[in-house]
Amino acid sequence: MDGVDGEPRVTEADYEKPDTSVDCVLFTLAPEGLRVLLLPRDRAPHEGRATLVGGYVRPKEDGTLDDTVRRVLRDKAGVEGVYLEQLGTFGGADRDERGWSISIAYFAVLPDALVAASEARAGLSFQAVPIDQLPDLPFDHARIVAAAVERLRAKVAYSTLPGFMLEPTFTFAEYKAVFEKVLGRSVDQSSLRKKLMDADVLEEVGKESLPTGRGVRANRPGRLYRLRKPEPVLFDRNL
Amino acid sequence: MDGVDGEPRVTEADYEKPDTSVDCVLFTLAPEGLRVLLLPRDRAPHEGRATLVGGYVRPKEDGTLDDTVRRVLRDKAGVEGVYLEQLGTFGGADRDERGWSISIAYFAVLPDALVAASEARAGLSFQAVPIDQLPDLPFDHARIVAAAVERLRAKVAYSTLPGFMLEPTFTFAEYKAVFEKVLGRSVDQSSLRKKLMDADVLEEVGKESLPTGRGVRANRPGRLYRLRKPEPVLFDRNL
DNA sequence: GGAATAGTGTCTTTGAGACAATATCTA
DNA sequence: TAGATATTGTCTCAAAGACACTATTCC
Repeated sequence: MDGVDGEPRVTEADYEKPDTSVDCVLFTLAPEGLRVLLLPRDRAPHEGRATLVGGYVRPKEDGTLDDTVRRVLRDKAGVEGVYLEQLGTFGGADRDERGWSISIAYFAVLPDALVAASEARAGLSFQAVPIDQLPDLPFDHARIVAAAVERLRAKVAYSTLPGFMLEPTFTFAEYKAVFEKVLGRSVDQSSLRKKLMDADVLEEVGKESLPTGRGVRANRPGRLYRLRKPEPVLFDRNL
Repeated sequence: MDGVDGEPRVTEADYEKPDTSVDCVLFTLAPEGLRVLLLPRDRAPHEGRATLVGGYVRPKEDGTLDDTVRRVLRDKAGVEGVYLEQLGTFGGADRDERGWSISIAYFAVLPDALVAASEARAGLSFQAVPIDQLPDLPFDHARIVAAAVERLRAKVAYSTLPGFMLEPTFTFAEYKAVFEKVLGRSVDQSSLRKKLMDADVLEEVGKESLPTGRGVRANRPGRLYRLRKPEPVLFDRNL
């Protein structure tokens, strides 16, 4: 609660506020699979080690927690306009060697083009690590990443989240590819199509086609679609 | 992240830590439906008004955030041994008139017997309010309750959470009743049975039966079951 | 035996998954 | 036109929902 506090009145000495920060797991898709984007820490402790993008809450600058995350992503990683979701909050005495701390964890998904754009904007480059080859992360960041991967996998299967990892317009084949890369198993395109069409979550975009082809020869291009909603739509079944 | 912080070095003056507390939505089932348990605030602001159970994080006493919630529930509401789940974190400048604050919200489900036991333990009595007749709650507690109700409803449909709102042993009829009261629609007992049995989440308890009967006349008693796992088991479909 | 609820079986419907068949596009 | 995909259609299977039927229990 807020301000309710009972019994032996807590004095300032007893009540030291914990440090409060936000951390964000940035996901992106490489041709080989899901990756997490890391940045080197710019100060002690663990200076130079790869970590999640994060920063302290600044009450004087941020109106809400969401503002905090967006500010941190923008200022430290050049990331803007991505799908962002609160993951959970981790707090305790042992997660940071400097003392009791709280981290409100988020995750975001970045279409490929935004990775490059962000790097350019912030004048830095990410370390894009496959999720099964994560380095030893400082603090409890490994746990946060694990929770984020779990959430992402679940949500890819029962929502239109895959659409947020793609360019604004995409083909079924691309959507299917996201699905398969994240879930690590193949999906029948027919089922996927039926599901998405029945749910009426996609909008055919113009009559334009996509060049297509993977190099040797060009093939029939797929239709382009766009998500109708700017937020993921949830299904009540799992695929 | 934790300690990473960039650019124009933030001075102590710029960086005022937000107040950090936990708030918990306590759910219980009355014969008429889902209720939330509220307590009167014991201090300003909003002294005397019904609110969620909550309290500040005490770094010197609590090892983790979970410890904080359990301590607060125990000390302020006499609640122990219930299923507890983190709901989300709400933070911003406007949610509490005293200034920037963060609330890590949880929800818990209480079997009926635990409501009375808790009240006795803490020497108080809850205000048990039907979720569609909530009073005007202080701060952003209405929003927190709304999020909790949404989560609870979703989870009742795809997990064994209903079992945690019942006594340690229960009949199918009782499980079904939880389902129906929370979801507000009727369910076919046959489907529910098949689902729970196939998932193998229940354990038949002894050969004991339950008295049964609702007053006028006694009927065939149902078998008693117990949940196998101390945590909710999730299904991949919705019912 | 009769009332009332518990527990089981069957049929229907819906949707996922597999896979076959057809449609299109470009070099 | 050939090669490579895209898109559509069909069949099978699994599970939910509806509902009928049987089993128990207590009065």
